[in-house]
Amino acid sequence: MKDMLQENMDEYLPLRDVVFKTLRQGILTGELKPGERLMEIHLANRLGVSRTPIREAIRKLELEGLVIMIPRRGAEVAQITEKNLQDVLEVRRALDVFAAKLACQRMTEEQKKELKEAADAFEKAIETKDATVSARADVRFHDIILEAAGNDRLTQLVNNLAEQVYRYRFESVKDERSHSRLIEEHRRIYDSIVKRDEKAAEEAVGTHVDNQEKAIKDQLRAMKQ
Amino acid sequence: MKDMLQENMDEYLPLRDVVFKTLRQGILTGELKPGERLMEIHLANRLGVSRTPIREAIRKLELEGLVIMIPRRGAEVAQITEKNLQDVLEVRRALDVFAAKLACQRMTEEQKKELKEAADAFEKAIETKDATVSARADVRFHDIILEAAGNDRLTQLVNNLAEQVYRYRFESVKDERSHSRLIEEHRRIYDSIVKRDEKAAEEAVGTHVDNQEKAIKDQLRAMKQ
DNA sequence: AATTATTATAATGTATACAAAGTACAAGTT
DNA sequence: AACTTGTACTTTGTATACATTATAATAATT
Repeated sequence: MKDMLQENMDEYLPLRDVVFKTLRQGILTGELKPGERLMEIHLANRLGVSRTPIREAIRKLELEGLVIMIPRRGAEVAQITEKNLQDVLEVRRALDVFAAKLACQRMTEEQKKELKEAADAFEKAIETKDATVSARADVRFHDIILEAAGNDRLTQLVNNLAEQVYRYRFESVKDERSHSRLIEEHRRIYDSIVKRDEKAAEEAVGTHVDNQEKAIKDQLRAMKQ
Repeated sequence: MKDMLQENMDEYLPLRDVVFKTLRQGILTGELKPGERLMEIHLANRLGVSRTPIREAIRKLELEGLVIMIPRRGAEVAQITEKNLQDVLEVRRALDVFAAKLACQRMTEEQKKELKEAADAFEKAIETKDATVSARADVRFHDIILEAAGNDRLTQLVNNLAEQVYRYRFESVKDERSHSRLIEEHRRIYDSIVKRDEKAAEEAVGTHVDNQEKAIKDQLRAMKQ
C-alpha cells in the first residue's frame, strides 16, 4: 500500500524537467537547429507554461553544453564544430573502452546472459531493417556493458556524451552496408567480455567506436554540402 | 576602444552565476554540509538577492551532482557515499591517464617549457610548506597537461570530477610525509611526457592518482570517527 | 547616399505574488 | 499512551511584474 503510493509519486515531474526533456529532445533530433535562439517568451507560449520553468530548463541545458549563453542576449542552440565533435568522440572512446575493461572484471553471470540476449536481439533487429528497432537494440547492448561496469558516474558521463552525438549515430545504423560489420563487432565485444579478456575487449570496443566515429564524420561532411 | 568595452563586458556576471559559484564554493569547502537543506528564501536573504537567481543556480548544481533534488521539498547538499567517491575517482583516474597519453602526442615545445616551470614551481611551493600555495602549484601543473591534451571536453570533465573530490585533496597536500613522494611523482610524469613515452606517462599518472586516492580514502575514514 | 541619432520594441535579468504541497505541532479520539 | 485529525506555518512550484539592456527601424545630419 505504501509502496503503491511511493510508485505513483514518481509520476509527478516539475514543469522545468518536462521542459528540459522537451528542449533537449528538440535539440538532439535537430528540430531546434544549431545557432537558433531560444527565446523564453516564445518557448513559454509554445509550451503553454510561464518563463520560469523555461529559464530553469535552459540553465541545465547550459551546463550540459547543449546551449550556450550570451549575456543579456539569451540562449542559443550550441553549434557543433568539427573540433567540438572530435573532442566529444575522443573522450567517449576512452570512456567506452574503460567501461569494457571494468565490465570484464565485474560482469556477473546473470549479466552475461543478458548481454547474450541483447546481442542476439540486435542481430534479429538488424535483419528487420527497421532503423529505430536496431538503434534501440544497439543501445540496450551497450547499456548492459555499462551496467556491468558498475560505475554510476561513468554511466552518466557516457550517456551524456553519447547524447551529444545522438543525431548522427542514428543515421549510421541505417546504413545497410555497415550491418554485417556491426554484427561482427558486437560479437567480438561480447566474446571478449564473457572471456574476461580485458585487452581484447578494449580493442574490440575501440575499433567499434572508431568505426562509428568514421561514419559520423562522413555524415557530417555529407551534410555540409 | 571597442576592445576595452569588450573586456569590461566580461566583468558583468548574472547574479545566478555569482550565486552558483558561491554555493559551489560553499559545498566544496564544506561550509555547506552534506545533507544540509538549501532553502531558497534563507539563501536569498543571506546573499541579498531574490529567489530567482538562487533557483537557477540550484538547477546547475543539480546537474553537476553537487545537490540532489527532492520533489516539492527542495534541494540538499549531496551526500558523498563511499561508492559514489569510488566511482568518481575511478573515472577521474581513467581520464587523467588518457589526458597524459594525449599530452604525449600533442604537447608543444612551448608547453614543455611551461610544464618544466610548473614542476619547478611546485617543488619550491612544497618547500614553503604553505598548503594553499602548494595546492595551487599542483593544480597549475595538471592544468598544463590538460591544456596540452588539447581536448576541451576532456578538460571540462576532469575539472568537474576533480571538483567533486576537492574538499579532500587539499588535505592530502598538507600532509608533509607525502611531500617527497609527490615531488618524485611529478618528476616522473614530467619526464615521461617530455619524452613522449605514452606508456610511462600513463603509468606515472596512474600511480599518482592511485596514491591521491589512497590519501583521500584515509582522510574519509578518519573523518568518520 | 551613408552614417549617426532617436525612439519604439522586444528580450533578458531580477523581484515579487500566489497557489499547492509538505511539515510540525496541538487537540481530540480510541 | 498511541493514533488520528485539524490547523497554522513553511516551502516549493509557477506565474507575473518591473527594470535594464539589446535590437531594429526610422528620422536626422553630414
